[in-house]
Amino acid sequence: MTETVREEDLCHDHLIVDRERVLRVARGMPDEGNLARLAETFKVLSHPIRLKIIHALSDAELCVCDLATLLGSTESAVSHQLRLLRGMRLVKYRREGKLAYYSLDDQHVHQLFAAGMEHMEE
Amino acid sequence: MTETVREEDLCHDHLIVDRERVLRVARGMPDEGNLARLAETFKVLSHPIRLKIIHALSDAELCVCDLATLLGSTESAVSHQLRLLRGMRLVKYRREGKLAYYSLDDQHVHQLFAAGMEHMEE
DNA sequence: TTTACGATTGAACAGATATTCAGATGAAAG
DNA sequence: CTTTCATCTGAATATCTGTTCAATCGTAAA
Repeated sequence: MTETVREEDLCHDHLIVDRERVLRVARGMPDEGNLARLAETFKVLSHPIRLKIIHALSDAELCVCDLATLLGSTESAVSHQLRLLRGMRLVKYRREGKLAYYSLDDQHVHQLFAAGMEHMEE
Repeated sequence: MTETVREEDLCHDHLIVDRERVLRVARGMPDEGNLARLAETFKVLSHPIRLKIIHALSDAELCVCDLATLLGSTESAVSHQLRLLRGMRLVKYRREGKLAYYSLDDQHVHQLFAAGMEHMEE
């Protein structure tokens, strides 16, 4: 395990200071596809309104109208976000007359939410 | 626990279909400040390049140059992201001559990364 | 002190994202 | 059928984000 900087390796234009270390880290790196999907998942949780939607729906099934009230937002804005979440199969809904009742369709996202919340309290 | 829709409550203009349920969910909702900070935390993990940086630095201390090589990106782009991470006190660095060696300064973010990765494999 | 070079920075640009608004859809009630 | 109302949708707008480029900084070597 060489810790020294080897001067014969120039660092410019994507050459390497410590080739061993770079190669070792590169071997442990998850593949591009998984990283992209993981980033997508975290992106869902990267906006307060979606965070609230995930949390609310993990607690109760709610119509768009009540969700909007709860989140202090408009029905349109909420509906746009729900469409996004629907597209990622994270929420599902059922129609009851004029109302659309949404609920969580993926417990993983809420588990990540909960994990993040725990880390928050430290 | 009333599950019925009460028609006397109109849903328009932020009125409520099921007031009980909305109030209950509202009580369990984390406060605005915590949600905003949590969203910020997840936002860090919402881009592949930052995901890679977090993962790489959890494994080894690396200079900007080698990070750029590893991530297949430019030193400038990486440096911009590192500044962001530095601002959030998620990474730290030490200077050694011309080189700046970065390492993780917050294990929480990497734990969330790992948690997300686990959920990915299902 | 010059020169070289890794790292940082700010400005500019392109692309993504969130909200608003107006209009459409579809179901229930009159 | 017509009206009402919850929801959905697309377009427009404003904002945010990430990358690139050129210039600069700071350190070490010549």
